[in-house]
Amino acid sequence: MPELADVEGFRRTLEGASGHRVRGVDVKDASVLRNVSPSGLEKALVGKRLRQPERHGKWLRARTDGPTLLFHFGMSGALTIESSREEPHRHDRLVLRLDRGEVRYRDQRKLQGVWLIGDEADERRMMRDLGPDATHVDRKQLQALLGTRRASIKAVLMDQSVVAGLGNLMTDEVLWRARLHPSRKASDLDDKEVASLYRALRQVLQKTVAAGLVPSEKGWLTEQRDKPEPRCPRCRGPLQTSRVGGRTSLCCSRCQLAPRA
DNA sequence: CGTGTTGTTCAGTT
DNA sequence: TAACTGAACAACAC
Repeated sequence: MPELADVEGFRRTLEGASGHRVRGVDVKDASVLRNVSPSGLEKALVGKRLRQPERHGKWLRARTDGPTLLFHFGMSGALTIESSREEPHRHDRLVLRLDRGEVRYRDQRKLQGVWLIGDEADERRMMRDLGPDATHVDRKQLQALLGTRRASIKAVLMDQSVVAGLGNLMTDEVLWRARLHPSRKASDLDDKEVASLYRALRQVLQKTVAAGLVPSEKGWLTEQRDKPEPRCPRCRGPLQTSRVGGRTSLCCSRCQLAPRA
């Protein structure tokens, strides 16, 4: 689930607990802790007050008046704040007990995890290979970013070192709206196509960030994704499934013209 | 028992 | 060198 929009949703959830103090740390599955032991995490966080959390791409930084906790959600992670009376979830891996309620980091597949950031240098090291957050990229920047890349436009948009935050679903959605085939070479796009891509990117970001998730709703590609015979919400033509940039891509062969082979 | 999954990393290749 | 590609990772659901 987690792409930029989803992580933004988690950030807002956590923001709701800003100012609250961490009263206890329950490590339910130590394998999600990537650079700290359960007792080390407890020592670092108990008694600390949560501050405004920040998001960059798909990373979430939980600031405190002490150290910062860095979350990544892989393909199946989530963050909730619930009452301690709520039934624990089977895949809860880490719980921060607060004055009221608790933060629950949940992840079925554990492809990523949680890091404790000691200092600024630590943090820079962790984030060093990330491009600008997708919400902060302007059209000129996007054009410059794409101009030198010979990989497919889809692979380039999903490359976190180029632009941070876009995953498989958001990228397919953007390309579909811009009527660009995912296999097109990034550097082959002309000015008009980049402008169209940028417009679609802004639209998708605006809508998904506002929702705090990638919606599966009418008029979106996401809504068609799991159907046995997905159809283009625009022209009603059949949608095609292919493999681009190592991932399953959905696109409309009528609206999104394939590159000449 | 295969196949597939919204992400990242790493080894190997262009 | 840098950019690029595909397999591997974990834990399921179907």
